[in-house]
Amino acid sequence: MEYVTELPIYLQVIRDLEKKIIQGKLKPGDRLPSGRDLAVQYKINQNTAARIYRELEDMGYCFTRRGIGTFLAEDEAIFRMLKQERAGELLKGFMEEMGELGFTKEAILSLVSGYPEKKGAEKENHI
Amino acid sequence: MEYVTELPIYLQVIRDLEKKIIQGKLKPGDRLPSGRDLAVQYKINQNTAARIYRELEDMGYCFTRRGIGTFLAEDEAIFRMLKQERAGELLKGFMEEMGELGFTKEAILSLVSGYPEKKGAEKENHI
Amino acid sequence: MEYVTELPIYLQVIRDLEKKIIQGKLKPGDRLPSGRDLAVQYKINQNTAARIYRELEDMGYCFTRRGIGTFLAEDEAIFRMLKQERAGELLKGFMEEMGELGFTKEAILSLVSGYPEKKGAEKENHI
Amino acid sequence: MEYVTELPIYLQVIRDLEKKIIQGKLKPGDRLPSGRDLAVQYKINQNTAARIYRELEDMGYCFTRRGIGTFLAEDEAIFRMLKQERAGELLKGFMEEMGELGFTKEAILSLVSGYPEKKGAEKENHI
DNA sequence: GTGGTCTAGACCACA
DNA sequence: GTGGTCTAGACCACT
Repeated sequence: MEYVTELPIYLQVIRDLEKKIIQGKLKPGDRLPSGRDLAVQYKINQNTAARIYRELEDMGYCFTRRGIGTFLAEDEAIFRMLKQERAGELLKGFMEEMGELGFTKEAILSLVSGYPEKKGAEKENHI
Repeated sequence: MEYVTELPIYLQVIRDLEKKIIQGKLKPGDRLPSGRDLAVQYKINQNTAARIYRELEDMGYCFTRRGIGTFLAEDEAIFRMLKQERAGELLKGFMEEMGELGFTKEAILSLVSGYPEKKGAEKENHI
Repeated sequence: MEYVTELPIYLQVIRDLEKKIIQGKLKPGDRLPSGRDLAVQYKINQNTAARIYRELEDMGYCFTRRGIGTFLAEDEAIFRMLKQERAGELLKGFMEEMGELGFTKEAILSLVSGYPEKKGAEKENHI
Repeated sequence: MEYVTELPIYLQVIRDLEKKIIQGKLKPGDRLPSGRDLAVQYKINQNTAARIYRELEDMGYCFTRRGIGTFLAEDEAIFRMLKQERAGELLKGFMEEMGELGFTKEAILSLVSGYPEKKGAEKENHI
């Protein structure tokens, strides 16, 4: 067995920002909070905030203008990919763990189809 | 956002033992490894091993006979419940996270039904 | 006119390491100094050393094994590319500046061909 | 390794003025901009501008007439020397760095001769 | 104000 | 020992 270790904070924040992008709370071209603001929002250090934006930039999700700010990339396509990736990871993890518990695909389908629909879903603008 | 913190080791081991029960690798009435052996298997401290059996006992999953050993409960019903609980947790987590990503139940059903069936599943004796 | 600004230390060190690779002082698969050692050698902070290795890793020039060390990539091809890139930059910079001074290609060729050959070149094992 | 430090601004401006002289944009005997104008053009402090002219004067490249202005020296010979010096520095730096990368003089000649000729060179009146 | 770099020092996980 | 993360605080360049 492998012990699960804690995800580094900077990755957790990245995950959270990615989710906001997918949910449409952050849109292509939007200005992201300044490093200082991000540090305050997430109660992290400014250096950690800087690393987060550096990593996001390396992934092509945002770009930076010195003295101005950091902005989400304009290309919506890469955010659609992001959504597919996240969904794929969730699906794979779920199917494998259910399989380990002895559930067949049919059984899983049955469980999913019996799961209560999220009612009164807050209207959001997902990508 | 809430930061995810590491699960304590004793809980991770309990999860693993529960999975083995559900998978039928451990059967009702089976003798569990001694505290000393469990500590070795999972590379944990003997005190942690003792705590694990104490917790499992509190949940009614096993009982201890001094000088003899620790044994899985005979009542298969509570292990079936266990399976349902674990499956329920997985299902809930999956559906909620997919929902947050903007997937409807129909979309999820479609993804699940398109997921490749685990072929050549090792023959196991799940409860 | 644009004022030339100081290259960040971490980039200067990266340049130096790249040069050592091209010169064959560091070979594919070699273990690089530990972060602590690099910090001492270059009189920089450990965090800066870590960043240097992180950047080199992002560029595919090395890989890291936690608790073990950082190693140069095995693929010699990417180091050959590195040499070509560095040479291309130098060439471009030189030709353009000479051009700005009013030298034609013929004049430059004449100057280069009149430049004294490096005598007694220390035998090195360049890629 | 030695860390490269930023060139002082006044030296950078001097380099730029020298380049303009070599390029013939400034000719022997020409009146140079007033200290005030130079400060504006290069976005520098007037004191820095004054220092620049003082240094240029020390090198014999210009002379100052109180109340009239600063003028480039009449003697074209010293500007020819300037051009040779600059070219020599560039050449030396280039040859040495290419040598460090493992390029022989032949290889360098081949690269230089393969470098695309600057086409449609703006007609300039280099010394 | 913005982002970018650097340091000093701490703690953790892995081996 | 190794690398990985995080913090606190500083200074710089750009606008």
